[in-house]
Amino acid sequence: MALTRIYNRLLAEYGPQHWWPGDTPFEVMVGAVLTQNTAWTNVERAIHNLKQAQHLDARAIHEAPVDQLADWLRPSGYFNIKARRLKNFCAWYLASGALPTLTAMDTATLRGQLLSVNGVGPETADDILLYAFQRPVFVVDAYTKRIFSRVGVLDEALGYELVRAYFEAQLAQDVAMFNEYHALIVRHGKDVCRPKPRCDKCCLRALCKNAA
DNA sequence: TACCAGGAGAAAA
DNA sequence: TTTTCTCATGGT
Repeated sequence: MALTRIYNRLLAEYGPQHWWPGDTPFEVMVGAVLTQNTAWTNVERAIHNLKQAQHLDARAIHEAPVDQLADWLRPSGYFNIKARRLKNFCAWYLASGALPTLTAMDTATLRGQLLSVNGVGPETADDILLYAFQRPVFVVDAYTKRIFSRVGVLDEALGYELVRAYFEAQLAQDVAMFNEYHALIVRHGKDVCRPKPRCDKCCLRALCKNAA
């Protein structure tokens, strides 16, 4: 089947990606908010600033002045908005009982809770579910839509939930595989399946209508 | 120089 | 309801 064949080909091409980069579940959650429409290298700088300031902590972020937080987040871009979003997230996280309570929730409930936070949309929620809570949720991003529309699997204009439902229906509910698949999609998107594609270097060119 | 990046929410139509 | 606009630093 197409999705499994593409997964195997990407894995053979790039190898395991070892996602998500982050030492703790909370760091994964912070990274998921900060990486919205932003290169990961810039997110790393912002997380480094939080660590240097000893503020990579939900209560510390919750209690920090928003202007100070924005200054630490500056390298990740959109720093004023992200400072507010991260404070919103931490307020929810603390009020919800943090990891022990959240870990005990079923996936649908936890996803609904995450989506109720201003600043957490579907992709950020699913990043957190998959990479911080190890739930079998397929993360859809701009690369997913670009790559799989170019190989003729789906329409790039489809909405987030339709694409997610399609992948989850076609693939086994395997957390480790979902983890690796999304990471490989991002790797492939950054390497070759760019807005201006590098089809001569693409390991999927035999399947891709765009490379003909 | 112009484009792009591991989106989301508010405003406008 | 759907589309458009805004947010912003840093690498290529």
